Amino acid sequence: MAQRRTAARKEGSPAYLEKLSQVVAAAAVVFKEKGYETATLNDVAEMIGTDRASLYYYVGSKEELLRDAVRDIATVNTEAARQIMMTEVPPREKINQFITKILLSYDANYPQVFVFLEQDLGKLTLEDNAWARSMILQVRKIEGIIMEMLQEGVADGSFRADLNVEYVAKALWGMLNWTHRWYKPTPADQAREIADTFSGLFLDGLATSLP
Amino acid sequence: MAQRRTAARKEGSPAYLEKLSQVVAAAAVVFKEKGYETATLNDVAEMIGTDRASLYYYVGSKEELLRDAVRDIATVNTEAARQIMMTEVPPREKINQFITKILLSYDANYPQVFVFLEQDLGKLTLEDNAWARSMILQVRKIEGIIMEMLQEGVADGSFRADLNVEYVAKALWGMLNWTHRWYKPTPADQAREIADTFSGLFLDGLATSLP
DNA sequence: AAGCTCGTCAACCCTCACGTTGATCGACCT
DNA sequence: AGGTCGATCAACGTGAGGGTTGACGAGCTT
Repeated sequence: MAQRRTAARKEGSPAYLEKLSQVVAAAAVVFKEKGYETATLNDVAEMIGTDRASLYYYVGSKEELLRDAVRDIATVNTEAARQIMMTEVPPREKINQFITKILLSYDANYPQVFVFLEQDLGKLTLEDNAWARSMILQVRKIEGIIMEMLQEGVADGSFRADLNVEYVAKALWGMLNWTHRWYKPTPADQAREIADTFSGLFLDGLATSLP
Repeated sequence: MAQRRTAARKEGSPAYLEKLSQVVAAAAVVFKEKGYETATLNDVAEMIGTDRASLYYYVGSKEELLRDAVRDIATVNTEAARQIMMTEVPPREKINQFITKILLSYDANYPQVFVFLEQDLGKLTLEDNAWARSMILQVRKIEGIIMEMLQEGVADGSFRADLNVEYVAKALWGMLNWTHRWYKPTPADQAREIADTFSGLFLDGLATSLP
C-alpha cells in the first residue's frame, strides 16, 4: 500500500491531489474540533464519507496528517513578522501591522492554524524529532521578533521603558493566541475589528487619559 | 476493589488521605507535563514509585483523577473575581486587583490550575455530563464578571468607550491564561511582577504619552 | 473480451493503556 | 503463633484505535 501511495503521489494526477487536500482539510477540521489526541482517523474518514483504510492511500499515518495540516503555517507567520520587522515604519505602526496581519492570517488559515496553536510546544519538547524541533524554532523566532519590535520602540522613546519586555511580549502573544479558544470566522470582517481592538488596547491601554 | 476503596475512603484514616492527595498531586504534575490524553496512569504511578494498579485503591478512574486534580480550582477563581467585583473601589483598581489575584492564584495553585486551563472548554461541550457543564458555567461566569467590571469603567468614564467590551475581555483573559504555556513558579515573587506588567499594559498601554 | 489502473473497503493484526482480580506481604494486634 | 487489616503488585481481560492486506469493481485501453 505504501508503494501504491508513493507511486500515486509521484505521478500526482490532479484528481489524486485534490482528494489528498480534501483529506487534509477534513483532518484539520476534526483535529481542531476534538483535539489531535482525541480525534480518530475514523472521524476524519466519516467526514468525507469514506473508509478509514482508504485514507492510507493518501497519507501514511495520523501524525503525517497532522504535519500536513499545519504545514507552512508556522513559516507563513514568521515570514509575515519578518517582513513587518524590516519595513521602515515607526515601532508603534509595526506593532499595529503585526497584530492585524497575524489575526487576518488566523482568520484566513482557519482551522489549521488553530490546530497548530493547540500543539503545546512545551510538550513537543518531550518528543525528539526534526519536525518538533523545527516547530519550536519557528515559534521562538517569532517571539524573538516581537521582542525586537518592542525594544525598538523602547529605544526610540515611543514605548514605555518601565516594563519587562519579555512579559510584554508574552502578554501580546497570549492575547493573540488565546483566540484559538473562541474565534470562529464569520462572513463579516470580524478579524479586522478584533485587530483594531487589540491594537488600541495594547498600545494605548484601556483607561481614558482623563485624570 | 471498588468496595475496599470506598470503605477506606469512608473511614478516612490520615495515612490514607495523605497518600490519596499525594496521588492526586502527582497526577496534576504529569497531566500538566504531558497533557491529560497523552499521560498514562503508569506515568503517575511511577512518579510516586508505586504500581499502576495500586492507584485504583485510591481513585476510581483516570477521569476521576483529573476531576480531583482540578477540583475547586474553578470555584476559587470565580469566588475571587466575585469578591473583587463587590468591593467598593474604582473600576481601574478592580481590574488591577483582579489581574493580581488571578496570577497569584495561578502561581499558588500550580500546576493543577494549568491542567484545568488546558481542558479546552469548547471541547468539553462535546461531552455531556454534569461535571463538564459545571466547568463551562464557571468559566462563563468569570468571563461575565470581567465584562461587568469593564462596563462599569466605561459607564463612569474611566475606561474608553470605543472598544468592543467582549473583545477587550477576551484580550485580558487571553493574556492571563496564556501563562499556562510558559509560566513556571520560582522562589522569587515573579507572579507579582508579571501582574504589575500586565496591569500597567492593559490599563495604560505600551505607548508613551509623548506625541 | 481481456487486461490494466485507480480507488475503495471488508477483514484482519497489533499495540497500548484502562481497569479488575486475587494472591501476597508486612505490621499490628491477641 | 495465629489472625486480621491495610496496602501492594503480578497477571489478566478488554476495547479502542492505528496500521496492513488482499480482493473487488468501475472505468479505461487494446
